[in-house]
Formats: sequence, C-alpha cells, structure tokens
Amino acid sequence: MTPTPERRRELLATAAEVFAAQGYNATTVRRIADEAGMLAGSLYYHFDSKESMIDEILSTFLDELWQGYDEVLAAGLGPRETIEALVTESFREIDRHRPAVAIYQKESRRLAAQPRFAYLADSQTKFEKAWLGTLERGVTEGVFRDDLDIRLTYRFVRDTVWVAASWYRPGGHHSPEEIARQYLSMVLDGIALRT
Amino acid sequence: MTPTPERRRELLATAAEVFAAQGYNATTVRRIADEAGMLAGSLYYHFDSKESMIDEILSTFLDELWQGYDEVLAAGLGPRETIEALVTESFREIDRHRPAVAIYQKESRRLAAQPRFAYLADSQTKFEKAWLGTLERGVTEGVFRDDLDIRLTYRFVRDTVWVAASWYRPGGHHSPEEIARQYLSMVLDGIALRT
Amino acid sequence: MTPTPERRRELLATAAEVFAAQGYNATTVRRIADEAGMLAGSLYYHFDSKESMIDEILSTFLDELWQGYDEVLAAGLGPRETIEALVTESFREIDRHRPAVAIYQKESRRLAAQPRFAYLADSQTKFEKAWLGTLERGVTEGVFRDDLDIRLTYRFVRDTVWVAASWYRPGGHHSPEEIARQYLSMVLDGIALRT
Amino acid sequence: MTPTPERRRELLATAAEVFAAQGYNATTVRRIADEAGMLAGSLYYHFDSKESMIDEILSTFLDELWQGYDEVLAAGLGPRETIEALVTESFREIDRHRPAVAIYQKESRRLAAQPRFAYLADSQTKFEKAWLGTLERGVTEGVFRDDLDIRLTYRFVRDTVWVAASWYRPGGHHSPEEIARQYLSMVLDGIALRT
DNA sequence: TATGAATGAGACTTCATTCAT
DNA sequence: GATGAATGAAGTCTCATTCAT
Repeated sequence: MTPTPERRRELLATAAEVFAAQGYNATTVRRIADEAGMLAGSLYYHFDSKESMIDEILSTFLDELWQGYDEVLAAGLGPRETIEALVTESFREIDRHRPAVAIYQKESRRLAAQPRFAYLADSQTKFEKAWLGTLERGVTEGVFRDDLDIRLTYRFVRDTVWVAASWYRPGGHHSPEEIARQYLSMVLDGIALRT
Repeated sequence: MTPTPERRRELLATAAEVFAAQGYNATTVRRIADEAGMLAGSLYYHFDSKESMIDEILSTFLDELWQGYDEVLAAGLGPRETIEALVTESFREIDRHRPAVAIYQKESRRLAAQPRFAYLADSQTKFEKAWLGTLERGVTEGVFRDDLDIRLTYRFVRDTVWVAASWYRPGGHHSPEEIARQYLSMVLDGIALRT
Repeated sequence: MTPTPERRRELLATAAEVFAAQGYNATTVRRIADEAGMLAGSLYYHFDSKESMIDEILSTFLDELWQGYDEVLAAGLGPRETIEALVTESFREIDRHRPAVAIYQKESRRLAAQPRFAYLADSQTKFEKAWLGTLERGVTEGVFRDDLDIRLTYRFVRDTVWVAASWYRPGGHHSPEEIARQYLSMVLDGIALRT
Repeated sequence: MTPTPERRRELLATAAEVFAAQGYNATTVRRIADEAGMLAGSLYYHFDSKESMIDEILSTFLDELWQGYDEVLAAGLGPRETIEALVTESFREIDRHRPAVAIYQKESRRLAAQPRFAYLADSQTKFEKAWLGTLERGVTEGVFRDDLDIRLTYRFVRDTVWVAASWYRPGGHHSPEEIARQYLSMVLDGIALRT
C-alpha cells in the first residue's frame, strides 16, 4: 500500500495534468478519477472537493516559486543579474511544475476573485513589485533602456517567460537553463543582428 | 428597431465580451442573455447553440486576421519589414477584436480537437509557416541572429505579441501602433542598454 | 387572396399530413408552418393552438365517418351485408382522410383522457356498439360462426380494417372498394384454400 | 440490494411500460424516474440518454423475436404450419414483451429514419421476406388461395397479429396460445359460417 | 395576413458531491 | 480505501405561444 501523502501527491499530479490540458471547468472529476484508475466518488476520500484540488496544486506551486524568488531577491545582485536569476528560476519552475504553471496562467484571473484564492492576487502583487522594481532599478542604474514604457517592458518580460508553460515539454531538446539563456539573450539583446 | 445582421453582431459582441472575461465553459448562456437584456431561450432565435456563437466569433476574427496577414505577405517586403508589418497588424487586430483574441488564446487548443473547429488547427499551421518562414529568411539574409534556436525565437515572438490581448484595453495610453513600435523595438534590439 | 375557410382547410390538410407522418408530439408548429410556407407565429392567426388543429382534424373526420356509418346502420340490412357496407365505408374514409385516420389510430387513446377530446371516447363506444352488435346479430342469425370469442372477433375485424391507414396510399393499385372486397373476402372466408 | 444487470432490466421494464402508455415523445424522463422511485438525473447513471433506453428496449425485443422466428423458419415445416407457428410465436412475444411491441408499433417508422435505429428497417425487411415468402410458397403449393393480392394478404396477416399488442393484457381470459388458435382460425377459415 | 422577435415553461442532460456497504 | 448508486442543483436547449408592426 502506498502511504497517504504519497497517494495524494500522485492524484494531484494526475489532476494537474488534466486541468492543464482541458481547463479547470471543462475537466470533470470523473475524468480525473478515470485517469487515476478509480471511480469519481473515491476521490472524495482524498479531497474535499474539486476546488480544493486546484487550490492545493496552485498553492504548492506558488510556495515553491516564492522560495526560489525570495532567495534570488535576497542575494543582493545587480538589476541585470537579478533579472537573469529570476528568469532562470522561472524556467526551472516551469520544468518542475509545468501543469501547475499552465493552470495558473489560464485560471488565475478568474479564481483570484474568490476569497479562498486571495493568495493568488497577493502573489500577483508581490510578483509585480519584484520584477517592476528590478527593471526600474536597472533603468536608474543605466543598465536597461530608458526610452521604453516601463510597464510595457514588465509585461513583455513577464509574458515572455510564463507563456512558455503552454508549449514546454520536460525532457525536450533544451534544458530549462538553456532555454533561459536563449530567452535572456533575446530579451536583453534582441533578435536583430547588430551591425 | 435594429435590423437583423446588426442585432446578430451586437449579440456576438456581448457574448465575446463575456466569454473573454469568464472563459467559455464558465459562461452560462443565461449570463449572455442577461447582458443582452433578454431571456436565455431567446438567444436561440439568433443562434443554434452556445458553440455556434464561439464558432462565429472565432471564425470571423480569423477571417479578418488573415485578410490583413495575406496582404502583408503578398507585399514582397524584406524579412525585417515583414515582421514589423505582421506585428503591427497583429496589434491592430488585438485592438479591434480583443475579446475574440483572448478567447482564441484560452480556448483554441481544446476546441481544435473537434472537427467543427478544424479551421483553428489549419490557421495555426498557416500561421507558423508565415512567421517561421520569415524568420528563417531573415537569418539566411543576415538580418536576424543565427545563434538562436529558430523555433524558440518563433514562439518567443508569437507569444509575446498575442498574450498582449490578456491585458490590452482599447482606448488606453497607447495606440496599437505605438505598442507595436515599442514591442518591435524590444524584440529586435533588446531591453538592455547598448554600451 | 384565398378566402379564409379555404386557407384553413389547406393548412389543416398540411398539418394532418405532418402529424400523421411524425406523430403529434414529435411535430413542431414550426414544421407545419415551414410546410405551409409561413412562419410559426403566423399559424396563430388561423388557429388558437396546436391542440385546436388536431382537434379540428379529428372531429371533422369523425363527423364525416359517422354520417356514412349512420346511413348504413339505418338501412336495415342483414348482419353480413351490414359488415360489408361498414367495411367498404371505412376504406372509403381511409381513402379520403388517410392522415386523419392515421392520427386517430396513434393519438386517440392518449387524447381521449382530456375533457376536450371526450368525443373520441364517445365515438369509440358508439363504434363498438355498432360493430359488436352487428356481429352478435350475425351469430344469432346463423350467419357468423359461434365458436369464436365474439370480442376477439370484433377486435380482429376492427383492427384489420383501420390499420390499413398506416400503409394505404391514395392513387395506388387498388381502389378503396377493391381493397374492401378483398379484405372482406379474407375476413369472411379465410385465406386457406377450401378443399 | 439488487445486482447491476437486474436493476437495468427493472428500469427498462419501467421505462417500456411508460413509453407504451404515453408514447415516447410524450414521456418525460422525470416520469420514468418517478415511476422507478428516483430522481430524473439518477437515470443517467444507468443509461446514456432517453434514446438509449428505447434503443435497448427495442433491440432486446427484436433479438428475442428473431431467435424464435429463426427457429421456426429453420424447422422445415409446410407453409400452413409455418404460418401457424409464426403466429403462435408472435403472440407469445406479445405476451412476454407487450410494452416493447406496442412501442415498436407506434414509434418504429419514425425511429427507423435515424442511423442509430437502422436495425429496425433491417428487421422489417427480414420480416417481410419471411412472411411473404411463406405465403407465396403456400399459394404455389395450393394451400392458400390464389385469387388474393398477395401483398394485401401479407399486410392483413401481419397487422392483424401485431395490433393485438395495443389491447392485449397478460393474465387475461386467454393464454397467448389460445388467442393464436382463434386468430389462426379466423385468418385461415374466415368468420362466416360455412354452408 | 404575415413577420420578426421575444417569452416562459419545461425538457433532457451533466456533474460535483454524498453515503451506505 | 474504494465502489455503486443516488442526489440535487444547474446548464443547454426546445417549443408553443404572444405581440407590436
């Protein structure tokens, strides 16, 4: 017999995979159960509700994400190095939690309206503060261009990184670090050939 | 009062707005009807089904998108100018069809599996051919960097542009052309200050 | 412009055809209107309701049927001749009112439960009295066999005649009189060859 | 309590009873559920749809019917004995599956148009081949009269038998075999007294 | 007379959830 | 831990009917 917390994790992984592929609303609890080789009702021995599944998936992911981010932000790096470290850390998270990230991308905005998922909005705020702050510091310190709308830049960098979760497949050609390197190269230096 | 095709368009605009805000599955037909000031059943005088609404929204949008793209692609521009024109055209579409674009982003992958929405997959293929081809041409002609994974670059540019639909609000600070200009500047030349 | 009562009759004929083919419940008012070249709502200028249509179809048919039957029954014929005349008259009605007869066969039992259609039950009673009475008279007078359950015989003769409405097509190989002749021959003398 | 396949059969029996009494279209799924002592939605644990219920009712009935018919047809009996055996078998089926037979009578023609119910048309064809063939053989062999339209005779015999399902009540005065005997006597020898 | 648009009741169906075994 | 069966709320859709034009 697999012990309880192990089984939970397995089931959540299954659920996350299905949520990511089909969307939360379009996913039936029965579909998850099928995938896990049990009947729909049996899931309720492990979880309170369908909502508590996505809740646990998202909060677990965000906890881990912020552990990594906080370490980077506390390291006292320069703006460019901070951005590089955050991007790299982000792609590592995508590698580890791809389904959770995909779910986060698609469902976060709607869920954040419910009190239960207030932490999503909080995270969003912290997130913006971290990235936007670093970019602004970079402009001030003359590392980043000052002729761009800074909020546009923020969204550009943010989206650039996270949307990758929609196509990324672990075990592909590139390691997360390699992808991070190329993305950073594009974001920082552009794709046009310097003449 | 309002003539028939006009009413259809109004109702589709309403539906698109709600679909974009809540997601297709989370949107009830009653919600759309409420928004339109009628009863749920009344919608079925105008449309066959909820599905046919999203179908018409997406196909109308894609038709218009490809009209613009095809014009650009037929103009015989150089790779860099083609990319610039495609990006600008894309932001114009986002400006005109923001809800449709947002729906496309969120629901496209799941819908494409259904035969009825096969055109979504077709469009995806054409899309990739146009962008990827232009990028490859650019590398060959020495306009774009050749040290990047070209598929990664394609996804980078593609996502960067279209995710904008999730935060873009028409009538905001920047015109679509201005946003396009800044995006292109970031994508082509990077956000780092040249030294 | 066609005068009102004429148009009514046309519309009822159309409705009867559709009711007979699809069943009353399975027939939508819109289908009838389509067939008549108008919109569903327009039918309500001519009729109060869908129910009033089937009502008028059935009562018109029964009125005419009983006109014929009453004449036969008042003619003072012998039992065998009465049966022959009733059967012949019945096939004539099927020829003239095929859809109405088919509807009567399929819907009568359910409708008869409603007060509005009480006349259906009345007709049924009169019908049974006429046929069963004639058969009994025939047994008494030594014209019909006395070794058969008389109610079974009644049902046999009744069903034999009326079910024909389900396959009969006016303008086919046989005239109603010819069909009546053959049916009577079978019912009275059997299909086995006498030895 | 009751094991699964048993429950299915019970529910189908309930549904068949209601379909036969009210007609398929006029029967609500809620009515069936009421009759079965459960809520409407609960039926969907056992069946895919209302349509799949009538499908299973009809196909089960036809399967059993053809088992009996095929046995008779394979027995190598003479035409008259074959007809006798088919009629007797038919009344036994009516006795066992009265609601299914009644449903078949009322709904078959409309349903047969749908691909899902193609087997109804197939059965109809096989049915005609069996009966018409036997009658023709009887005429050739001099057992049945040759002065009748054979197709008319076929319809006469066919309808005569099956319409009985509309009034037959199991456990009544006559056993199916007794009814078959009297019907055959009427069909073969007629109801007129021989002189 | 007929149209176009809508109403409102009610149908079939889905699905998260519960619970005795 | 899991099953089988059910609940009940809610969702999509149908359709007879109404009514201003």
